[in-house]
Amino acid sequence: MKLLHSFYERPALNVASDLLGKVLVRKWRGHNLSGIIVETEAYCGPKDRASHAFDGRRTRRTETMYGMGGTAYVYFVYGMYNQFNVVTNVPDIPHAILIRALAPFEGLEWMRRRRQGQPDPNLTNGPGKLCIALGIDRQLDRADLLADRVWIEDGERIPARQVVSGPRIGIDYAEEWIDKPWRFWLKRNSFVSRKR
DNA sequence: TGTCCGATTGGT
DNA sequence: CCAATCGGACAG
Repeated sequence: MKLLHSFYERPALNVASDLLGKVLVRKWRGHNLSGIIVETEAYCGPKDRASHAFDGRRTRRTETMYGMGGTAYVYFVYGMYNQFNVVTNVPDIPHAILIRALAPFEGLEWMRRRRQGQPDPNLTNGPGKLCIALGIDRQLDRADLLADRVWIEDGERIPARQVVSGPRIGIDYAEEWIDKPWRFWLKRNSFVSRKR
């Protein structure tokens, strides 16, 4: 069953760990491509230097984050990769969660094809890679996660002892926010993007 | 309009 | 360690 808007309408820090074990589903050419979420990062609004919405920045790109909790925020970086995020909290509070890694679930053959020859362990073990595997790009920016292009479903319950946290990746510019332990992952899961 | 740089990845 | 590669953000 799809997660409801009420699930998303909370601070990103709370939602980020709750997303572990849930299933991200992309409807692509009539097939379901999906994976179990095993790694996330919370981006916590205007005070968070690592966030695109730091200091209240509100531009064409970041406007998505000011929308309703339960919409997709998809942006393009490094000239070649898309990043899939979930908007959380209520309108005008720009919280978001970056989905960093999945364990492939449905549509494995399509994912292999989309990732052209990459070994299975590398299909979805990074935020750029999972977007390629699932066919996620900026056309999905602002997509409603209760509609039928992309959504998140309930998965198996994850015991709290399996959840680990640590600093976020790739935000060396974020000064005192660099060390906040706002990255969450499943202990010993082989699809997590980096060891630690 | 010009410049700088990135919530990454894959290869050296 | 480093290049790829181009859109976003911001200065002028």
